[in-house]
Amino acid sequence: MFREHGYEGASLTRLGSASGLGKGSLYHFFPGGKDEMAEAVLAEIDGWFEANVFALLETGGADGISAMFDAVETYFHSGRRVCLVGAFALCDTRDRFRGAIAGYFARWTDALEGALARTGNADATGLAEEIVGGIQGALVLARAADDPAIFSRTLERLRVRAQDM
Amino acid sequence: MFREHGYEGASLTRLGSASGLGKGSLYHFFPGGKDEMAEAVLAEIDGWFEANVFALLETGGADGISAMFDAVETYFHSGRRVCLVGAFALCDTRDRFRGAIAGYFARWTDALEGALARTGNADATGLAEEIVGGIQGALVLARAADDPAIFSRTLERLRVRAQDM
DNA sequence: GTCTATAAAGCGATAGAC
DNA sequence: GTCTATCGCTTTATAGAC
Repeated sequence: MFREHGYEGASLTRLGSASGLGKGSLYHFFPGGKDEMAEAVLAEIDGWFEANVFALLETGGADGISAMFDAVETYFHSGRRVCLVGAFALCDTRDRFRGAIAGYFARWTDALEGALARTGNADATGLAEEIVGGIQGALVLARAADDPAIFSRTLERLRVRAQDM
Repeated sequence: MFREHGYEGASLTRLGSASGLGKGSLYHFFPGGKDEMAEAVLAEIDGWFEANVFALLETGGADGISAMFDAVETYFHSGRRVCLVGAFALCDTRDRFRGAIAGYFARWTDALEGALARTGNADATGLAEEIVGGIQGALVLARAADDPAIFSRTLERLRVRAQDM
């Protein structure tokens, strides 16, 4: 719901019917209300990327980078799914979850930079920034044009670039 | 207001106090309500880019591309300002302004593709997509990290890439 | 642990005085 | 053309029965 409708658009009514729980139950599990629910979602996303992307990037080199592109293609449903963290970053929801949002992208670029450096890339810092940014931008364009192919094309282009040195 | 707070966050109270007008006056100028106000903002943005970016891209070659990067750096306040169209594209506001949002990015990539082709670039289509997407992604990262330098760095990188063939 | 009822505030939009 | 008052609805959040 947060990904589809944004923080403000994900009303308690929507969250309730989507989860099959009443407001009372939602507040029982999340006494902090919507804020705590979104925080939990961000933590869950961070956990997924930690396990399926960042960890692989940190231990591996070219194989970790290749695994990252596979995971990203899967996670974002080949461009049909938006990045919740990126969407939150663009509106004033960012100020509410500043730490989680900044941390997610910092962790991603840092881990990728390390992997690129290990493959002997000359400008690992710049390339990592370019790849993570390129993925986010491709999600914007794919959704704006309602054309997932933009995302897949961009991913392939970035994949090749990560192999150059 | 729409750029800072998103469509839902830009309440009539906020729009009123920011413009110095009461609700009555706002509805006098925009009988269609918030929807019409946001549509006007999108049209105004489109007009600005038409005059300051797309037109230059369409008539010029390398000089038009260079002018585009200058204009983009200025317009987005070197990464401190978010792209309203991109932000709208990521949440369910997209469905409300589908045409304007899709048109903006289509117009941008098409005009850039033409300019790149005229400079003799071999893959003008792919590079145009990469540059426009790269700009959008850089805005996401810059705002997530609260570090405008990410945007300026990316712009310089893309500027160089536009000159290669 | 789940529900309904309800509070208090904010929302978009309208009506009508001036 | 601008304002205030107000409608009807939705919002988050809480209270309390079960």
